[in-house]
Amino acid sequence: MSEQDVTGNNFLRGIIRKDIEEGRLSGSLVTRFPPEPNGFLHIGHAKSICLNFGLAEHFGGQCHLRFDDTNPAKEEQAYIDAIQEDIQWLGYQWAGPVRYASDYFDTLYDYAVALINAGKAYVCELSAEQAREYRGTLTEPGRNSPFRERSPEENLAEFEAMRNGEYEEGAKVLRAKIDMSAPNINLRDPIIYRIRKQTHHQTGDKWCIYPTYDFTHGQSDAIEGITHSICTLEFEDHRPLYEWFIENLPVPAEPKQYEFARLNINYTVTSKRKLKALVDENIVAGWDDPRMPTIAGMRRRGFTPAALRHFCEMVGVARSEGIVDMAMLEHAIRDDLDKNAPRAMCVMDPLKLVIHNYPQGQVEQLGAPGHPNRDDLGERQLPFTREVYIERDDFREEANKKFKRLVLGKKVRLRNAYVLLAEQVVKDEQGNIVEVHCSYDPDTLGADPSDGVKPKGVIHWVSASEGRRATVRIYDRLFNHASPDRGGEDFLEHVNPDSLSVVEDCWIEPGLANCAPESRFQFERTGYFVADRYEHSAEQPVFNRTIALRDSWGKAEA
RNA sequence: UGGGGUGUCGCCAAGCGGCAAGGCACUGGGUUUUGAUCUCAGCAUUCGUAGGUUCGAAUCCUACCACCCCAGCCA
Repeated sequence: MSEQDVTGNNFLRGIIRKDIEEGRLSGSLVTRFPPEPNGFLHIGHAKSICLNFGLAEHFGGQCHLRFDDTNPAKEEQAYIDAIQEDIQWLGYQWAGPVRYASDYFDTLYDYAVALINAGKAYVCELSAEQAREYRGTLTEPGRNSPFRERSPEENLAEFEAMRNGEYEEGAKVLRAKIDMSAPNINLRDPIIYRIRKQTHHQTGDKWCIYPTYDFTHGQSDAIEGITHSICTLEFEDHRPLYEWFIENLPVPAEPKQYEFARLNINYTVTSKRKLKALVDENIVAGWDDPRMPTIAGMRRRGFTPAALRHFCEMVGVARSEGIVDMAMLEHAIRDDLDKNAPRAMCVMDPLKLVIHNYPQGQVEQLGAPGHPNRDDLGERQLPFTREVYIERDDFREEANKKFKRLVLGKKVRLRNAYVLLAEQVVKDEQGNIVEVHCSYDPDTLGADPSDGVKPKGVIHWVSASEGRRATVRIYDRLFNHASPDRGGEDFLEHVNPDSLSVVEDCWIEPGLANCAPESRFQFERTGYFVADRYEHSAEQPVFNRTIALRDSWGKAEA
């Protein structure tokens, strides 16, 4: 077992290992990832994807992609397309074709008929409201429906009439006949087919009755030969029902359901309903807005598939519910990008430096490493000129010795370039610093000053004449509350009003403008950035900040 | 007051009767042309609580407490 296997170990691997050892697995392991196409996939789904595909990979089995499309009212083809793209972007490929629960509607219908013939299902005409009443409560048993004892013949005719569109939506349903006094409410004659006069994105108008999740999921698993059907904890109460159908229907296999705790992360929400609300209320620009915890959003934000996979591994798989610290996700992406992102320089709040002893008009190409400790990332050329921009925040007229940047009368090193001495400050009538006049030491390229005094600080810069303009979008957490969806309050009240700030007048080193969309960089001393997937161009460069660099100084200052 | 779950460091999470892994966060030292990275060190005498069994318990038993899920013709 490799080291990665050890960290990726979890109770499900233990169960499967045991199933293999004790001969319960006739063939190989088959899992499935079963999204409903009613929204984009989010980080919580990423955990499930990594788990299901990861398990299959680990045990040499396979993982299917099956859309759980039993509710045409909420589903769309656009989501189906986006979901497939997300899974593949994460680095996984499902075995065989894309599958749909709707592929099995005919079989499911036959199963329903079989249940009716066995006297284990009946058509019920109770209204939704009546059905709720008859169901009882958590503490009181339910009562039998007055339609419970219809004959199989009558039920068959009724069910067929339902299928033929002879009844209105809600008029009748097909129910499994189990036990109205079961302490588990899911067993109180659950509804297994309902009338929905809706066009389905896969089956068109072939059906006007659709099976419910409970009647669909386990049977679909059985049809596909899924061996381990892994879902989240809230389906635990459905397991007895899942098993009941498997036992009472002529299914070709006996899959087993296992549950794990879903992923929660603080300062965000992981619920399709809430994410959809953010989109519908125009709080974000869409499902793939870089602030969204969707896979597409994180991709646009600059996350890498590897970071997401590593994060899922770090978080682990267990049955106890918790809330993972956003810092863990941030660590995962910083860790990847630090190792792999080429370095570059970008000044976001420019202050002009005039180096009076540097020749006017001269442009000198300085070589700089693409990465401080990865020669394979090559070298880039930085044009150096008499006037350069630095961050306004990197200059002070006076400061204590803890300030390791440019101070009037003191020296600082320009990253990958020369050591500079700040000699004079030029201000406007309001007293704002307009520019700083400096002198440079020509002997300090790749060398310490001859006086042996090494400058304390190193700051980034961009040539004023050779640099390029760029737009940078700074993203912050979408919510300013650790648990935005806790309590009765409306989670939208906790949206961070400053989650996005657009900085138009940034200066980037010239070579950066030509990068391809989705190229990732570390802007030195600042953070990790990605060229926007859709809006970046060489003419108008646009970068999204994925995540800031860790900043112990900023922390100490605050 | 029904049923199903879960409780191990600030946050995840191993552990399955023999003397509490790891990661994140945090704190302190070192290296550094990124206040980054890297690196070294520190960080649960204690495992929801209370009893009990045992030479020995986070691991077994009992009771209690807390939190989560279930009353969609959603998944």
